[in-house]
Amino acid sequence: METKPALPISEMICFSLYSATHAMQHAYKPLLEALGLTYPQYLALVALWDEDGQTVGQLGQALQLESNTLTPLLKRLEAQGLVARARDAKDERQVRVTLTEAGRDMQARAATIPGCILEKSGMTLAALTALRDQVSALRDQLRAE
Amino acid sequence: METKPALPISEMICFSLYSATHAMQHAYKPLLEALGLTYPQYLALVALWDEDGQTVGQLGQALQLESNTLTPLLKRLEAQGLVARARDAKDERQVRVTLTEAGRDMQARAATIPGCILEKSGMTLAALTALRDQVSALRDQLRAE
DNA sequence: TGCGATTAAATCGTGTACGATGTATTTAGC
DNA sequence: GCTAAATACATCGTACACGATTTAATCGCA
Repeated sequence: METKPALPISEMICFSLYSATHAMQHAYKPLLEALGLTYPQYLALVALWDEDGQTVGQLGQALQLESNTLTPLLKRLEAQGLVARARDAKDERQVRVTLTEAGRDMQARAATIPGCILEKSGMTLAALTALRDQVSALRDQLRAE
Repeated sequence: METKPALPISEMICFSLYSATHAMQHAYKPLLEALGLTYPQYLALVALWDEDGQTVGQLGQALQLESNTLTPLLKRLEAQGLVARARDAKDERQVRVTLTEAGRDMQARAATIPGCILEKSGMTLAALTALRDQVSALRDQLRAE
């Protein structure tokens, strides 16, 4: 019937996540640009620095992305000489992604980034950690459905 | 020199936001699909339900998007008959976006969505509101730089 | 052992995001 | 009142995301 009192977009939790994610990517941009990386490419490298030689599927689990997103992204990383992609000899369906020398070197070059982001956030590490856990819990709940 | 203890991606605040945003969009998907809307299109309509007749620039302020993203999105909403786009007579540089009858009707059809999302989140409204404010504060800090 | 079901990546099409640039309109300064 | 600067939107190119489908390899089980 009549228009109900519309909830302003600024008060929606989904929009706060949406816009905070964009703001976060914007904060990373100048730091990553210096390394020739995009934000999702950086996340993929972070996952590989933690554990090298993961399959596309394992990376997808870690990053919550499907092969339709990862395959082109990994090809771009390969074109930059940061990773190598090769079929697994034991199971030819799987593709293992391994860091190259340049890919491993990138970790040192990116080492200052987390500190820069922490500073830009204007929050204490403890506050950020607490927030992270709450946001992760929300995500896990949403995924559980 | 040696590889430093790599921070697992699961412990990064940026990744929790990134993956929670994707999970949120995934939660909205079936609800919006029934209305023929994408998630950003829905957000644009929410902004218009709150205030009709905004310019592209005002919508961009509300949604934190530029015209290069909004223009094609609004054209798709226009093609669906949900909004109309017209140059402002007072200032021909500006384009005003107004809801059509169908666009206004959509608000009623979408009225159950926030409740569904609240339920899927498995959190109380108070907890979600508190989380929203923290995430918004982080976003504003990051944008301030 | 053979073959249908399952699994893992890749491919395809659509829709965001966004930096850089283009174009039309308005404003400002002289 | 005329032009340079500023403003608002649109366009273009690149890179995600993701549903749906395809292709190739492995598994399950009669």
